[in-house]
Amino acid sequence: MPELPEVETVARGLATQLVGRRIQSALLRRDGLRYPFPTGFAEGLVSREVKRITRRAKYILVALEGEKTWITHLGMSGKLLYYQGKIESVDKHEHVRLTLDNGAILAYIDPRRFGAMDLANTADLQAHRWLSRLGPEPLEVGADAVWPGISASSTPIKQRIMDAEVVVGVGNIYASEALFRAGIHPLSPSSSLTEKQWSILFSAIQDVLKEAIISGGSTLRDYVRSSGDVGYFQHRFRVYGRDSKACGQCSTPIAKLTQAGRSSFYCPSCQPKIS
DNA sequence: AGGTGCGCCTGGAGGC
DNA sequence: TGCCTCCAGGCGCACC
Repeated sequence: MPELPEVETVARGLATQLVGRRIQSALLRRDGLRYPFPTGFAEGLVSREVKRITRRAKYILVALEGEKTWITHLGMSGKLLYYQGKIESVDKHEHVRLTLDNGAILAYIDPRRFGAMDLANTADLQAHRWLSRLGPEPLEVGADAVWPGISASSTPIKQRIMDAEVVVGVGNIYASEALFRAGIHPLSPSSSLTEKQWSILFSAIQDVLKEAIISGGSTLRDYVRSSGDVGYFQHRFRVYGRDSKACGQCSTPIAKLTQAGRSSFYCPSCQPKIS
């Protein structure tokens, strides 16, 4: 389940594998993923050289020659796998396959098809419908840049830090982990945090994301890097998926609650409820 | 207008 | 063993 660290890891891997390569062919095995592929998608990729690969929020941006950018979101189970040499059998969930000018293959595999792809003009990228409303990157700004969005809403803080219009890249796992580190209950109204508390929480978000990137992300079920390697940060989870297990700080059993349809994990003792 | 909840998908886990 | 239900969750959208 790719969040910022997983997408960053995939983008970095792809950059070493693809930059300077030319796409020779593009095979689409279906009409689209979460959304239909754009008209002329395959033709727009073919024969272009990959110039650079970056990440914005959870989107992978592949800048191609000819001022086009291939945008990919991995959704929840999407994988971009780079292969040197032949693949004997094709995964039944492989939906897109590119061949490169060095004979390598880049395959997009996504069992749930929550992923998405588009091809946009690089010059118009900021105005793209997927990107135009995104908030700041958590590793590129300070807490003060996000503070207005935190103080202005009474929505529970966990939902607030997962809102991509407030700050991008924080999904369910890292939201729970950061709140634990900051000692803040996930149901606390966003506007109830003091600026000092927000500063502590924002630092925790940054720390968790940075540590996860160093670990190559978290592999639960589906996530792997473009090389096929797994990530290791899941071994460092302090609350996520640890309900009823002892808190590492105080031994109180980790609790689980459903918030906006998603599981939140927290320590009732280290993250006291706001009264 | 801000906040909530559902639907999109499949596979794995757990209950009976 | 097999069938059923639940859960995973990023994101857009319908709805209150």
